[in-house]
This record gives sequence, C-alpha cells and structure tokens, in this order.
Amino acid sequence: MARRVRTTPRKNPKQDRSRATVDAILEATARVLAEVGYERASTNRIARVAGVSIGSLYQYFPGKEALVAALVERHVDRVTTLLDHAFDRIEELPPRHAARALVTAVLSVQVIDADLHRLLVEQIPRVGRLQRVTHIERRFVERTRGYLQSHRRESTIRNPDVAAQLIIYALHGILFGLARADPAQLGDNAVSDEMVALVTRYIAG
Amino acid sequence: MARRVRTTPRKNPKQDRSRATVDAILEATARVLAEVGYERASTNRIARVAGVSIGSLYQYFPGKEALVAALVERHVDRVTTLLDHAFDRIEELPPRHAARALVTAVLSVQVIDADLHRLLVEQIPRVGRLQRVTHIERRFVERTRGYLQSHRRESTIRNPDVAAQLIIYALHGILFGLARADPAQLGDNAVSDEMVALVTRYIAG
Amino acid sequence: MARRVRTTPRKNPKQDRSRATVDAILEATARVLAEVGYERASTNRIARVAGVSIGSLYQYFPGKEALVAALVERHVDRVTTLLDHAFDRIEELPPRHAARALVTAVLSVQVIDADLHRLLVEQIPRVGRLQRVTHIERRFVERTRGYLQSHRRESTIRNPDVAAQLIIYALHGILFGLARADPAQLGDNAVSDEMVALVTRYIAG
Amino acid sequence: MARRVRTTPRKNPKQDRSRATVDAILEATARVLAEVGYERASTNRIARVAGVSIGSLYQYFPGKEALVAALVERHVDRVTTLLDHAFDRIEELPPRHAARALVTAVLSVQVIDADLHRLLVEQIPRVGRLQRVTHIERRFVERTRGYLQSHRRESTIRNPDVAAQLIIYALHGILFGLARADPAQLGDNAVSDEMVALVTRYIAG
DNA sequence: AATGAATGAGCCTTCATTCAT
DNA sequence: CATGAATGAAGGCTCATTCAT
Repeated sequence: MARRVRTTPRKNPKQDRSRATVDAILEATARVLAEVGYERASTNRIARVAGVSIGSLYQYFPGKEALVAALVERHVDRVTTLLDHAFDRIEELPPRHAARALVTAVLSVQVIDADLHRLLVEQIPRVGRLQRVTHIERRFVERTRGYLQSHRRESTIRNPDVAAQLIIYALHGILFGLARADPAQLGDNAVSDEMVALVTRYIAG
Repeated sequence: MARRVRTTPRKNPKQDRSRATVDAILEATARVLAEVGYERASTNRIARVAGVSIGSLYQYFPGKEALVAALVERHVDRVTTLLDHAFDRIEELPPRHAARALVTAVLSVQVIDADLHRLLVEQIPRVGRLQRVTHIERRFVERTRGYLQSHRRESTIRNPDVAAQLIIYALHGILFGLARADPAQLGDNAVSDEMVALVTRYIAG
Repeated sequence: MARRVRTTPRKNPKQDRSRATVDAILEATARVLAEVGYERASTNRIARVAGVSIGSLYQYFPGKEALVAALVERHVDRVTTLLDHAFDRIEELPPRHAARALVTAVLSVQVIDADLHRLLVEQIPRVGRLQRVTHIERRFVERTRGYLQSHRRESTIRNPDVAAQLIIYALHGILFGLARADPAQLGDNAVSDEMVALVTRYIAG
Repeated sequence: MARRVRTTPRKNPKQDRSRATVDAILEATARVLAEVGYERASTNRIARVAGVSIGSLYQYFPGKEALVAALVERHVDRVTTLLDHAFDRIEELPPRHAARALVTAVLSVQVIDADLHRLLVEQIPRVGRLQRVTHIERRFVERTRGYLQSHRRESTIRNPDVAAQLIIYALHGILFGLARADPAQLGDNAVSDEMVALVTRYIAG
C-alpha cells in the first residue's frame, strides 16, 4: 500500500548556518501545509517559501514525508513535555479538581500550536510511521489510567482501562469538533466549564 | 488557495447501463482510495479498476474531486437517513434510555461502512466543498440539542447548545479513538456500556 | 551496482496511430543516441526530436534504458536474421571460399545500420540486460565453431572452440578498429582481401 | 554538440600532501567508475570515497571529465611505456618469434590494469578529447607497420599499412571479445598459443 | 456513448559547481 | 589549502485531462 520512503533527516546540521536553514525549511513546511494541505504541498514550494534552494532542502530531507515527519517529531516532543508536567500535578488532586486540571491540560495542547496540531492530526495521510502523532494520545490515556487506578476509592470508575480511553478520546473529539465547528468557542469559559462537568460527573459521579 | 473545480456529476445516468457504469466507478473510487489514499489515487487507476475507459469516467465525472464528492454525497445521504430514523425514536425516550439509544445510533454509523467513513473523514484533504462530511455531525448536534431542549425538565443540562456539541463530539471522538487504537473494542459491550454511562451521568447526572 | 529497472515496453500498440508513435520514438532514440551519446540522451530530448509529448513516450517505454533495449532488440533481430542466412550458405563451402563468405557476412553487418551498430556496441553502458547485443557475437561464434567442426578434415584448425572465438572476435575488432580509425577503408577491396587472407591462412593455412 | 570544458588539472601538486590527495582522488575515480559507471559517478561521491571534501576535489580538477581525462592520461602513459619497451625487443626478432612477442605484449596491457582498461575503452562516452585512449592503438599500429616494413623480406606481407592495422585490431578485438565472453580464458595458454598461430600464419604463412 | 492515444504542466530529485568561512 | 553549505539547471516521471476516432 505504501512505498517505504526514508523519513529521517539526511544529516545533522553542524554549523549555525545549516541549523538556520533547517529551521526555515520546517517553518515553511508548517506554513505551506496549513495553506494548501499535504497533497498540494510540494517540496519546491516549501523551498521557495523557506527562501532556500531546492537543493538545500534535499540536502537535509529526503522528501516531503520526511519534512512532515520532522515537524511531527518536534510537535510531539513539545506536547509530550507539556503533558507530562501537567499530569505530574494532576496526580495529587482529588477527582473533582483533577477533572478541571485535565480539561485545562487538553485544551492547552491547542495553545502550543493549534493549527499545526490539527494539521498533523487531520490532514496528514496516515502513511506508515507518521502514526507517531497518536503517540501523544496513547500517553494521555496511559497517564489517565494511572490516575484512575490510584484514585479508585474516590471515584465511581470501575474500569479504568476503558474509562481512560473514553475520557481522552472524548476530550480530544470535543477539542477538534469545536475547532471544526467554531474555533472561537475554545476560549469560552462556558464551554470549558461544561467539559469539566462532563468529566467530573463521569469520574466523580 | 484552491482552484475551483466542478465537483458535480456531468450527467444523470438515465439508462441502466449508465447507472451501472457510474456505480462501478464509485465502487472503484472507494477501493482505490482505501488502497492507496487520496493522493496516489489516480483517475486512470480508478478507471482501470472500474473496468471502464478513462474517457467514460470523464463522461460522468469532471475530475478526481468530483469522484470523491459523489462518494461523500452517497455516504452522507445514507448516514443521514439512518440517523434521522434513530432520532425519531429517541425523541420519545427519557434521558436514561435516550443515552443508550444515542450511543447505539452513533456506533451504527460504523456499521454502514466503517472503512469508507474513516476514509472520508480522515483522509480526504479538506479542500473546498468536501466539508460536507461534517454535515452529518452538524445534523447530529442539531437533533441532540432539540432533544435536550424539549427534555430540559428531566435533565441536568442547562446549556443545551454547548451540551449537544460536547456529547456528539465526544462520542465521535471516542468512536474514532477506539477505531485508531483497537477497532475490536468497538464491538465490546463493556465499552458501549461505559459510553452509555458517560452520557447518562452527564445528562441525567 | 545497477538498480534493476524495467526495460520492457509498457503496452503493445494496437492502433496504427500508436505504432507510428512508437516508431517515431525509436527513430528519435537512435538519432539522439548518435548525436549526443547515451549519457546526454534524455527522455525529454528524445520525445522532442520524435515530435511526441513526453507523456506519450512514457506511455510506451518506462525509461531511457527501455528505449535503448527496444532499439537493441530490433537491431539484434535484423542482424541475426541476416547472419543466419549467410551461414546457411557458408556451411557448404570449403575453407578457402568460406573465409571470403565469412568476411563478407561480417562486413555486411555494417551495411544494415553501421552507425547504430557501433553505437549499440560501444556506447551503451553494459548495464544489465543490454548485454543482449553480445548475443549476435555469440551466435556468430557458435555457427563458426559448427563450421570448423564439420570441416575439420579440410582445415588446419585443431581446436574449433578457441579458433571460432578468435576468428569472430578478430573480425569484429578489425571492423570496429577500421571504423574508428578511418571508416572509408571499410569499402576498400584491398582491405577486405587482406581480411580474407588473414582468415584463410589461419584455417586453411 | 559538446560543451567544451576544461579537462586539464588546475594545478600541479607540488607538495607531497597534494600529490597524495590527487592520487586518492584518481583512485576513487577509478573505483567509483568501476562500481557505478560514468553516468552515475558523481563528483560528490568520488570526493567522499576519496575521503576528501568536494571543495578539495575541485581545487585540483575542474570537473568530472577532467577526472576521467587524468585517469586516461595516466593509463595511456603507462601502457605506452610498456608497449614501447616491448617493441624495442620485437624489432630484432624474425616474424616467427615476433608473433609471440607481439601477442604477449598485447595481452600484457590487460595485466597493467585490466578493469581500468576495459572501463576506459568501453564505458567512457566518446565525448571530445577522451579519444586519447585510441592513442595507444595508433601507436601499436605504427610500430607494427614499422616492423613489417623492415622485415618485408622474411614475411608474406605485401601491404604493411593494411596488415598492421588488421593485426592490431584483430588482437585488440580478441582481447576484449574474450574478456566479455569469459575473462578466464585470457590466462589460458591454449588460447595465447592459438593467437600466436593466427598471427604467425598471417605474417609468416 | 465508449475508447484510449496524446498531451504537458508540474512534481520529485540529482548533481556539477561555487563560494563564504 | 580545506571544508561543506548552498545553489539551481536539468532530467525523470506521473497523472489529470482532452479529443479524435
């Protein structure tokens, strides 16, 4: 179904000049992706937007997939970091407050780079190893399960495995559903309060 | 940003032979889309798979986008019909039971044509008018809001507008989250029960 | 050392129009090859010279190698036919006269398409299956050995295996040596007489 | 037809380090040429194999053709030297023995650098001044003619001009014919004896 | 209507070559 | 002198689309 194509960078930039080039290329990739989508994003276009020759682009990345893969990598790293810190705090809280912290954490993913995140999740064909985007999700699920397990006594949840998935997928779905329907709502307190209510009633019944 | 291209069928098949041709083409489109993705699905390939000459294909569809659009159209129609019937029944039920009926309805979307649905939602670049896929979602939200409003007295929901969105997006997210993570769970009763619990506690909390 | 690339034609021309296209392409391939050599012969250039779009070229041939392979095929077929007829006659002759007939046959290869033959033998990188050019040579050797064996009694040759190779390679070498140094000599009777002498003394010495 | 490109080295290595660099580059050129052929031999690749930066390569050679030209030059020089010494001895011999000495000399070309020789003769596009490879051949012919002329009395040859060409081209052809068909035979005494017989009968017939 | 040959814009990619460091 | 980042012309190839038959 999919030819395997190398998606790892070709060389690690050693000099400052090259690092700048690589950055410009990735920045341009994100922009072009946002503007015209994966399909219509061509390496030539990306190079042009980056203000870099097509040759330079290929010096560092073996193709379009690699560009996106690098972008994903970077984004996943950032989000994972953010997320782990958030959960370190949540761990200590009782369900009532954990729910709000959780919702806040999920919403904050948008903050890092809202457009990019949607882009990467929605627009990228799920070819091969790009699935790393779902890594974030798995990690969210993992930590949520951990929480539900250790707070079993204070919670109505009897099946942490399933519940953790439902919670995360639900929040994720809400996030993107709202983004699709009307992004403005994402900043609305009434909305986040309602999200908190949804989760609170579920886990603290 | 996007060339406007005609995406409506060129002619309505009046004769049976034509209808058969059109069907073969759409079927082939779905298959090829599933096999290689939108980007690498070529009209020539689709024509070949359909056992039809490329010329004939263009006789009925003005281009690749139109093929996908027609596929979407067909799918949306089917799902919408299914959905409307489901909601006609839900309307009558009290929140406790409505929750289960709703979950069932949402899960049944998968039943119609699981792969196609995911395909259309995930893989199709959001170019222009393909957003019609989200039509289904909007309709679900609409009817859910209707339900919440008319059953306000029996429910804890105070903000039907927001709540309807959360519920639908949440269920949608769960549907696809599970499909991504482990499709087998979709048939698991423990899972659907938990989904029901999530919704029930929220609206009948 | 060499990526394997398909070198067989993509489709067999069914209509007259396509046959004409294929012919034009092959003719152009030969011309371009002669003009600029294999390395600098680009598919785009060939298409241009053929008065055909690059797309058409790729409709029939998957790449440069395939073009040359087709050319080789055609040439080899022609030469092989010519050669077999010549040997049918030689078979009957005593060594003295066989030598002249052989020299004539070898020289006649030039007649079919002198430039093309040199081109194919000399200029084509010996990638993979292009070695079919040497098919001609092997066949010449084969039939010469057959002759030497069946005429053993009238000849001084004791080792037909080696001798057949020497004779053919020698004549081949002379052919191309003269062509390189001064093609005009190829039509000179003094030269062909001397070639006959060389072979005659060797086998009927 | 061919852009004129400088093919002479840019500077003469004066220091030992430079000479080592140049040698490494030429060695790498030969290796890469043998591995992937002229067409796919890139200067970057050669530089990498030579363990030298691409910049350094261009410090000494103005381009790819120059690399090959230098290689040719070196090879031609070596072979010419070898050949001249051989002929100095042949000059003194009567035809019977001269034939063997000649065959030995021709075969010894292979010894110097068999692969390289074939490479240079066969694979190098006949662009422009690379024809210098044929220089060797011309020189062989020259000296053979000289021999035939001065030994006219002991020989059956009446036309030294033509005969010299035939002999050299024949031996050359045999050399490469055998190399193509089965290189192992090149070391076989039965084969060299037969080559001697071919020449002996011709000139001393 | 159906066919499929032909088209050519445009994408991906390589590689000889330059030049600032 | 050496380095290697950067360049961009040019080639290979695909594929949406048209149109003569």
